[in-house]
Amino acid sequence: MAKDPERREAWTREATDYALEQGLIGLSLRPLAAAIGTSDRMLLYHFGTKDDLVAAVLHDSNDRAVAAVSALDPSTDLRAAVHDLWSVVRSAEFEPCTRLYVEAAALGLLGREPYAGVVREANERWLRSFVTHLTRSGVARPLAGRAATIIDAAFMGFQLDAPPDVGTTARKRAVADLSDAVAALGR
Amino acid sequence: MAKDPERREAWTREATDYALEQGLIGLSLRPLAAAIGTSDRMLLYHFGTKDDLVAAVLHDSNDRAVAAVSALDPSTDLRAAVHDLWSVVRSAEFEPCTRLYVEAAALGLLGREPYAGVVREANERWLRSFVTHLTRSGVARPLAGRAATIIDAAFMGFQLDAPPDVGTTARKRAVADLSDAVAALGR
DNA sequence: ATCCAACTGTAGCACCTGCTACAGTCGCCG
DNA sequence: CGGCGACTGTAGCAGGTGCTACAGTTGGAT
Repeated sequence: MAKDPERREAWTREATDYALEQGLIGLSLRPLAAAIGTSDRMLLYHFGTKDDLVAAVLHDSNDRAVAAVSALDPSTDLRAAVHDLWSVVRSAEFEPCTRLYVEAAALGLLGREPYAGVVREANERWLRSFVTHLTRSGVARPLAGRAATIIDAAFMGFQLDAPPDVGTTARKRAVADLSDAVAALGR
Repeated sequence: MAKDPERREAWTREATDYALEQGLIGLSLRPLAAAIGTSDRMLLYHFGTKDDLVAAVLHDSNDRAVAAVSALDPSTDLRAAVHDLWSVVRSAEFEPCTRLYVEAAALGLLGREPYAGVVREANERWLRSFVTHLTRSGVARPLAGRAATIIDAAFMGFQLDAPPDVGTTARKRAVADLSDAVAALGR
């Protein structure tokens, strides 16, 4: 199935870039292929199936987002960690990654594959990166897991409810409230 | 455009039922029409456009969810309110409504109409119903708004990340943690 | 009875979807 | 050289999409 690994990887990256700006839900092979300078015929030959392509794209997008969180310097405390994590999630570079994740999760809501499976895996890795950042920031182990769950869920909700509002004062207060609320879990 | 109001309303309800179980993203007119005993031709005649039909369906679904929240007895305090609201959101009857909302929100993420507009309106009404329930439960006004924002966002995240897990102990602990965290906002 | 407007069934349009059959072309190994 | 396997362009298939043109068929007001 993997005929030419490096070409496949290059196409995966380009397809991910395309999906990040065009969206996943309406994605179809011919426009994607044209955008990255090939044909649907070639994509199917090298990926086997559209579903396999999509799975690769989601994995790649997830890799980027997780890497961004991993690259974060430790935060001073739990409250600061919420803000730092949010600054990654809402950043122009990585916001499309979480947007793509949301689209995939919506597609997987009814259990449709490959979305449901890939999304579950992506969420696990994403959550783990949150936990890792929290522990690196001095948050005790059991608390870190519980806080990460709340933080992740709230971030997804923020993303879902008002995507164009990123950066408004209302959103900033919501994040500040979230950090206050989560910090209270430690007591 | 609204030729026969009552038939249109009846079809809207039936279409909503259909969308609630079949999903919104892949929705197409012919299967829907067949399921409710008519034809795509008729749907288009009475609704004008698929987008108008979808908007009506989303509005109806939102009505049902908001009505369910409004029908709630006041909770004893903020923490209890989180649990009571969650019991509505996750209930077998209304969980599909929030699922549908999530699908619409995902479709609207890139600003595509009618989804983006309808979703914004639905979110406002939904949030307002949360605030109303919180104030009826004795939560002071400014706090109620801020808490509702966090609660709504977290609920959406829960829905998004692991739909089949509804009812598991992990999810219950997450909701309990959320109620603890939000309750701390009052101090 | 007439006429008009509201309604509806049939058939089809133009377009798009993932995917594939066929016919090559290319480079490497013998 | 022959041949073989990996690769790729062309064309097309079968099915689906929202939507519409056309030809009725009602039912009620005149």
